[in-house]
Amino acid sequence: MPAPKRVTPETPRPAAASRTHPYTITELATEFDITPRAIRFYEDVGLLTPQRVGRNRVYTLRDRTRLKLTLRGKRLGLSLLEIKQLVDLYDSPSDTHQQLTAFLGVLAAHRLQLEQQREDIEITLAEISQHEARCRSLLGAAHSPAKRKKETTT
Amino acid sequence: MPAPKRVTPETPRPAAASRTHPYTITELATEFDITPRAIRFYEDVGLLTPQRVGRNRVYTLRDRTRLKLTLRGKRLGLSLLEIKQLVDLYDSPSDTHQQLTAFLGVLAAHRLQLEQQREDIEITLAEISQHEARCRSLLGAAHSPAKRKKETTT
DNA sequence: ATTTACGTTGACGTTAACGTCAGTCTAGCC
DNA sequence: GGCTAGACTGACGTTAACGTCAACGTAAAT
Repeated sequence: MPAPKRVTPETPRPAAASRTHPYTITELATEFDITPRAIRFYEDVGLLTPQRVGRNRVYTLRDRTRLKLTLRGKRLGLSLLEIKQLVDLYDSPSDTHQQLTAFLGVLAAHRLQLEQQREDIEITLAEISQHEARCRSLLGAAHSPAKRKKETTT
Repeated sequence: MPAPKRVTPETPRPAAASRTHPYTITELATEFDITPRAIRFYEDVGLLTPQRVGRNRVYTLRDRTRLKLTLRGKRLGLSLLEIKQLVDLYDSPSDTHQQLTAFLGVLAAHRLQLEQQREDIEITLAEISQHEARCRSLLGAAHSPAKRKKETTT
């Protein structure tokens, strides 16, 4: 037995969120199930700004949070640019009246989009339920020759 | 949903959904506020299969419905390929036991993803509310010394 | 008969979000 | 001192989803 490869060996998961010391790139990558390349790319677009120790990147808790927000944004279908604008807005506190009202505007717009999405989701979930019900009734009535007609889905 | 946009201003909007005769490509385009190019592209990937009258495309109510589903899918961040698979699945009724259970599997997966998204949305909406509240309190207390402290968003 | 308006088919361009090498560096082990 | 594991920097490739011409057809209006 030459060398015990301890490359990615189940590090006992120390409740990653509560850790105090920084993260390496592969730690974050494996935790969120993405590639280091993706993380570096997020840095390129300005979503992350890790420190350096020598050549190596070192990620703080703040970076980890922003990464988490980024992935949540992606699940909602936002582009990295949109995500950056939002995240930047969120953690750079505005103070002038100008900035605050502008901020409120952006928030309102974002809220609208999210509510639209939520509506889309509810509708789709309802449709799924219908399909499931139909499927199950078809499966249940296995011997009765069930003929199904087309339906117009609005 | 309010009025449409003004791509080509005219056409008194005859309750587009309830029309019996087919649609032209620009009619659909202006109704859904997209370009004809996009619609043709959706045809390329198999989402729409309009009839032809001479060289021209003619869209039926079914095409319009599929287009609507497509755009809803896009708002939810799905790729055109995913959308096609779902839509195709939906309106091609399976009948064998095999197909039905497979269909149920796909539906379950889709449901899971939608519920994840819904959760993401709820969380984000809550965060937005917090930001809004903070903004408004800052705007209200214009003369009191504005103190801002950083918060760690998990 | 010509203009106008809308429609069609290529075909190439573009942007986003990474994937995929290739070559290099470097700290830690044996 | 050599080896390896993990990290790094380019730099080019790729896929999706259209945008953007260009050149052409055709029915209706002038």
